[in-house]
Amino acid sequence: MEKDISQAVISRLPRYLRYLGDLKDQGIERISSQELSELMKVTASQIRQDLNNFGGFGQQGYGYNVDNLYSEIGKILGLDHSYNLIIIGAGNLGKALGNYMNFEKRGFILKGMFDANEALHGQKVRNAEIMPMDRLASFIRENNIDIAVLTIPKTGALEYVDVLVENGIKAIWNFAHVDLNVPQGIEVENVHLSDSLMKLSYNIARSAETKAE
Amino acid sequence: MEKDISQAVISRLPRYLRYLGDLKDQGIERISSQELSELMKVTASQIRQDLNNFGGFGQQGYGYNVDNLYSEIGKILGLDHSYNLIIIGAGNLGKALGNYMNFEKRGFILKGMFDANEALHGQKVRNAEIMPMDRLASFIRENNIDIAVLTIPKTGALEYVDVLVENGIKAIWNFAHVDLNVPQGIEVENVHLSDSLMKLSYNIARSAETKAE
DNA sequence: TAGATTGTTAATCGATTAACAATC
DNA sequence: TAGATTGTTAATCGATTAACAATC
Repeated sequence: MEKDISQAVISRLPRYLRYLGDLKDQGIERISSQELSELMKVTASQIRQDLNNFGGFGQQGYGYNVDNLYSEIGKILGLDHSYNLIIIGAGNLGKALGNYMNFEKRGFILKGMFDANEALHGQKVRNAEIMPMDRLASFIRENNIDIAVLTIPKTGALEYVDVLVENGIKAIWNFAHVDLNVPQGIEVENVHLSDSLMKLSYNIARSAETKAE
Repeated sequence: MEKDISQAVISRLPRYLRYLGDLKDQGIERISSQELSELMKVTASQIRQDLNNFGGFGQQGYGYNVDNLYSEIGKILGLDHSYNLIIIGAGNLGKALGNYMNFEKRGFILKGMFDANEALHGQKVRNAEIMPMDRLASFIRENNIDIAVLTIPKTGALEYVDVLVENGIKAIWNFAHVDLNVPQGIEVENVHLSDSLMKLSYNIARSAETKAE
């Protein structure tokens, strides 16, 4: 049994991937943990520790091969295969996410959208049709949907979680401002935008204080 | 000089606020750290430690007064006064955030939006007009803008950061997929949506592994 | 080979949890 | 007063950083 890797480490992987992608685009072939640490403003020690959770990707005296490390981290993050995705809630936020082509590039394929608002039914966001809520259950089963994105208000979110779980969804990307209760084995990633804004608000207030001292 | 409070603690405050708001709505007057801990699935010890960073809001033998604690946490988060805000980038995401009335309730007042796309100029998102980028600098100064929300691609984000800083913005809520370099004293809160999705992807892959074992 | 840099162990630091005296 | 629950100190746990032997 492998040891569990902490979510702190996982949270840093996408950032490594982003910097490595940039280096790749610049045609840079190799990088040492020291160089990367200066670029990313983290310690070289942390980079080496983080990577060694997954195996020895570097070479002593040389550093890391950018291409190789990029692809290894991609694999760790599960970006080497694709996921079918639906968006529940076709408001501005749902449409914004649906239109974001970069997700598709990473293997997150938008299969359909759902909304209670009849006026939206039949409209398309890229290749995905906006459908009524009563088609949700069968659509998930028939299209092997892996991920449901929740961009509806919290009452709606709570209403549909069970439907999602019962029909075999694997993960929920939750933008509703509520904590979801799901059975073990179903992954939930919360994006609580107002929490993030409040954090910013706190830091502004405190930064002002510090100046005043 | 007060000791610095860790961002880990700050990150939990909005969630406390949310639960206390719900309790308030249910008409509940008092709650103990024990009861709240069961509701929120954290330890009672953590709740008491977190709150005591800011002062003794409770009372021995009684617990915490819900109304009072709610308002105290709101104050800590700086929600007792208002911020002027602009959104740079009037695409789907910018519009979604602009239309989100709950931010206004919390004191984040949308004053204007900016976009390079001429077709959008003059359109309104609620009371805020979409303006061309060349009006950005003067608008910030004339309207005492505190927060800029960046919902534009990364090249644009990097292009306009200096303008924001030079004209006295206090904080940036950054949705662009890039790390911003700002002088000390300017707060940045990043919302890297694709990072969040990759984290979900990792957890799905790993959850599948665990099942297979 | 000599120099560079990793992989990994050990030391430190910080955050979380437990325990309990203070006190309402 | 007795019981309940906080505020706070002490203990534990985990994450980060430092150090260095291994090795390319």
